[in-house]
Amino acid sequence: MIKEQIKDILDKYFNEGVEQGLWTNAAAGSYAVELPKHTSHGDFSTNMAMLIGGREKKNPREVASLLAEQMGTHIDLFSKVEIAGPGFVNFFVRDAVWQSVIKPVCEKAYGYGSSGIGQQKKVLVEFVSANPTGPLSIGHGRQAVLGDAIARLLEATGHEVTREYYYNDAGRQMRVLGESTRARYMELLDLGAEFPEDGYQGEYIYDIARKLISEKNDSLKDTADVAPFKEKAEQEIFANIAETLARLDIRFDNYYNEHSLYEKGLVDDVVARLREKGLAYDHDGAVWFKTTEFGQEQDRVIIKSTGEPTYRLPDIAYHREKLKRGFDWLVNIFGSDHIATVPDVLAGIRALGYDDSMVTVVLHQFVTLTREGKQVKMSTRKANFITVDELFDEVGPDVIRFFFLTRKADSQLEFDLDLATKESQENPVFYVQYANARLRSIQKKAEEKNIRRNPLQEVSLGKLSLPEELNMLKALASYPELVEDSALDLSPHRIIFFLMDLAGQFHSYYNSHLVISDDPELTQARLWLAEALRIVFHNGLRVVGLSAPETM
RNA sequence: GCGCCUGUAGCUCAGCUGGAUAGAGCAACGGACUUCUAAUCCGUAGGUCGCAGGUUCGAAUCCUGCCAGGCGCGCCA
Repeated sequence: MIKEQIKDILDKYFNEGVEQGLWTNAAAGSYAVELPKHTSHGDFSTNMAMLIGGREKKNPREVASLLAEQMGTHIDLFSKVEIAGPGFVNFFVRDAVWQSVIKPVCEKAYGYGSSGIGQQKKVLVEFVSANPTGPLSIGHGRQAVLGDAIARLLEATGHEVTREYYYNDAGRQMRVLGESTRARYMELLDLGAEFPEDGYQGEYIYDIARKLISEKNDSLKDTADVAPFKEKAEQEIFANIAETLARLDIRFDNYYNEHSLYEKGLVDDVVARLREKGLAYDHDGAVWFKTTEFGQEQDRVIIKSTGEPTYRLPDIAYHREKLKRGFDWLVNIFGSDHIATVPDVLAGIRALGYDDSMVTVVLHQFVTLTREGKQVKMSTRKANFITVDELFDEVGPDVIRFFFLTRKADSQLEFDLDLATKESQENPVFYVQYANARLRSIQKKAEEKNIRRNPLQEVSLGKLSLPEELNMLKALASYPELVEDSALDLSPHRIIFFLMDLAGQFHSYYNSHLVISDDPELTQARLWLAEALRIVFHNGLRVVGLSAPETM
């Protein structure tokens, strides 16, 4: 908010300079207000003079001195404005300005950091979308946590969010699942059965078979149809997935079944539309989509010569349907193995007359699993993967969330099983939560001593003059913009790093300064600072789905 | 062969989309609890930002070319 104020003033002087013919508006929109790394360079700086100088062959330092002179007149905001280096203009903000951020933080409380920039835009966040063939793996865990944190950030910034899980229970995978279940069922009944070569070997299939036996005895032994097995397996696995997600405090608004697209004729309709537009044609008994019209190297099959559609077709139909349902923005969280489908889907919706900029795909890289220093290949079919549930037995939901969120989506994530337990004790999530708990503890101590916070307008916030205090106040002031940036960038990891940094500042401060001291005025000011910090820790933790415990 | 992602301290990762002297957490070493929670703090050490060019006032960040790892490139999903 202080940054915005400076930007506004800067814009004003820039435009005045243009009107007065001091420079052209060539640099419009390219200059920025930045946060210098070193305190000796002020609280904010701008590169405007250098950009003007570079474009117009003017001496940047001359432009800078002009600018500095004008900015320096805002004595309510700045204690000092100076020129540095090749032409930076550095702004030193008055302590009182920083101290005053406590007011908005405490007034807005748990709403601090939330905003309306999303303008109630309807966003559909699609994530997990794993077919129900087995428990959620660590890879799914990353996606679940990432998608949920993104959804929360979008909610916090005034978007109307729907969380959706898209699945297909009709394909080959599911038939194999049914056959695997039947084989285990027969095996448990000692009726002998051949286990399908590419069947699902996980222990959970036995569990499902056992349930089937306890419910139906051996009444299914002569059934030729795999449907009852498939349906039971699907139902059990879905229940398990939902439970796992619930343990992570992740809930979906919708489970969207691919099959319903066929039932509603939406898949056929896409083919018809594409044919109408001359973007689909028959060749070798299959139906092809002219993806070459959309910059791809080759056309793609959408209906096989057997008459079955390829995965692309329902995917396109699904995205079109999402847009028809009135969403303004589709955010898809996909694993990197889905890279190839993205251009096809985007081409599809463009072909159908929609703007593909309404779709944003967050591709997250894989989770690689290492055990005793060696990489383990994971496969659902072979059941040699680690499930989110197993992880749960070792560590709690906050550790899991934090672990997955501490990397940006683009990075591969190495999961070291040997460190999992260790992580549970040393995970930095506790470092942040501990800061929150300590702040709460200070407040409880104050209550015990019968010290109440006086109304803010009666408190001398000027007492908060230590560099550590001012730095924390600056962090508090930057929080709302951080939430906006993280949301629009779909980058929850930025919140995590902010929290770790702020926690570091606070713990250090805590160890060398008392909040509750013999100086009543100072105590009042610091209690308000503590409250503002607590609010921001709480909000930051919650906005990415972490808990904010008051005691630890 | 082609496309996308990654390469930063011993390890795991940030680096606010081009800024000034590159950061954090682990791991290592040495210290700090009669004061609001030691799940904490303080200090020491650790770097050719994969390599080589280029763009400009200025590059870990942008462009090109190599090198290495991951994921894809089906009438599989």
